[in-house]
Amino acid sequence: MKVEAVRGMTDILPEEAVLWQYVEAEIREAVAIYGYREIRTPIVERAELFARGVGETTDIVHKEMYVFPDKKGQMLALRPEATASVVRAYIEHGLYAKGGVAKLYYLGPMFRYEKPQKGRKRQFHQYGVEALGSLDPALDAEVIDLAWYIMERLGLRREGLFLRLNSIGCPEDRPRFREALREYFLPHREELCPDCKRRLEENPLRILDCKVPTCREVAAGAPRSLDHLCSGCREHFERLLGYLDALGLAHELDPKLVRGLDYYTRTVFELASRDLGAQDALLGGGRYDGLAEALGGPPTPGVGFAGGLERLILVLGEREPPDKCFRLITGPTVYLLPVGEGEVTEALRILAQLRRAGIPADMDYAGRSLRKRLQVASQLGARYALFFGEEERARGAAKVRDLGTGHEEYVPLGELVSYLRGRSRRR
RNA sequence: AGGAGCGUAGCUCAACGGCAGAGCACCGCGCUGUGGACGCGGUGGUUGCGGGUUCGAGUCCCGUCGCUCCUCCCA
Repeated sequence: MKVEAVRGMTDILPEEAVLWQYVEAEIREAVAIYGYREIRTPIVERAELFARGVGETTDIVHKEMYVFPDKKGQMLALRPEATASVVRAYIEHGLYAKGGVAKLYYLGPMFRYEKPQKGRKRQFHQYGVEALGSLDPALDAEVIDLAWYIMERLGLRREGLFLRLNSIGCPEDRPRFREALREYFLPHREELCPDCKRRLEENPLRILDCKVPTCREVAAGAPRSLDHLCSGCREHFERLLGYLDALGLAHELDPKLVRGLDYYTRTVFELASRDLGAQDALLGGGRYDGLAEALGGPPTPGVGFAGGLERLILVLGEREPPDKCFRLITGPTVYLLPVGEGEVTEALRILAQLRRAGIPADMDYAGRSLRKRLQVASQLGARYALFFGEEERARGAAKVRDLGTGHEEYVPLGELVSYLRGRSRRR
C-alpha cells in the first residue's frame, strides 16, 4: 500500500511554491512598512490556551481542534489560529514592559479538523498582525488600512473587494445585548435550526451568522449590537468610521457580522472578495480587549486580523502571475557537460568553483546522453553550456557555448569565473 | 457532520460486460563530442483498495479510502 498524505494536508510543489514565496514576500514587506515585526510561536500549545482564549463554545475549539495527549497525558493542541498564541507569548515574555504598542505579525500553518474543500484544508496557512497595548480607534483604522494595503500590493482591485464592519460592544454591553437577543429569539425558538437552538442557550450572538434560510429570516428582525453599545463603545466606533472615511476606505456596516471567536470586543471586520463564492472572506479580525486578561496577563487591549494564504493564492491564481514571481525562479546560468566518464572529477571541481563565485551552475546526474543533456540545458534556461572532455583537458580549458548565439570558444579553467561573470553582466 | 459527482500510465483523458489505449511528458536512436524543430522506436498499469454478481468486471452491486462541488463553518 502506497503511503499518501493525510487527508486535508496538501503538498505545495515547487511550481506553485514560487507563487507562495512571492505572496509571502509581499506580505512581509507590507507589514514591515507599517512597523510590524515577526513573531514565531509554536504550532503546538496547551489545549487549554484555545479553550480559554478562543472560547469553549466556538466551533473552532469544540468541533475542529486537533487535540491529543502527550506521553505524560498533558492535553495539547495543534493551533487552530494564532492570536491566542501571540498574546500568550506577549504575556509570557513581558513584552508589555517595553511600553507603547507591540506590533507583531506571524505567518505559518494552522490546523482545523474540517471536511476539506476548495480553499479550505485541514492544514492551512494564515498570516496576521496583532497590535497590543492601545484602545485608540486610530489603531483599528491603521490595522484595517494595512489589510487594504496588502491587497493593493498583491494587485487586487479595490472594486473586487469589500469590507464588512460591525461593533459588538464591550463585555459590559454584551450581557445586555445577549439578553435582548434571547428575548427576541425565544418566541421563535421552534423556527430555528438545531444548532441555533443550542446557540440560544450558549451564545445567541452566533445565531446572527447562521446561514440556514429559516434562521436568517428570523434573524433579519433581530436587535442590532450597534443599538446596544455603551457610550464609550459608540464613541470608539464613530471615531473609527471617521478615520476610515478620512483614509478613503470603503466599508459596509453589517449588523450580522459577529465572527466565530469569543474574544472579540468592539470592532469586528472582514475583507471579502466578490469573486469568491460562499467562502468569500480573505481576512478577518477585530479588537480583543479582554483576551490578555483572560489568559492571565495584565489587562491589555489589542486589535488585529488574520488572513488565509490558500484563499489569497486562489484569487491571485486567476490572474496572470506578476513578473516579480519569475524573479524568484532560479535556474542554472551554466550547465556543465563532462564528455566521457573520466571527466566527472574535474567537472565537480569546476561546478564547485563557479557556485562559490555565485554563478548558478548545474549538470546532469541521471546518465543522459550528451544530446539530451544539451537539450535539458536550454530547457532549464541556462545561458551557457560548458563542455569538458579529452580535448579540453589537453588544453587546460573548457569549451563554452553560448546557448543563445551558438558561439563557442575555449576558456582556460583559471579564467572561467571572470569570463562568465563579465559576460553575464554585459547581457 | 449531511447531500451530489468522480477515482484508468507522471499529467489530461478514451475503452457496448469481451485482448487496457491515445495525446502530452519521459528515455533512446537518426547525430559513437553539440540544444529548441522533425522523424523513428521504447519504458511505463495489481484500472484507488477490499469483497460480491458473472463463463468473463475498468465497466454492474456493496463496502472502504481519497478528491471535487454544495450545505455548514470559517481564513
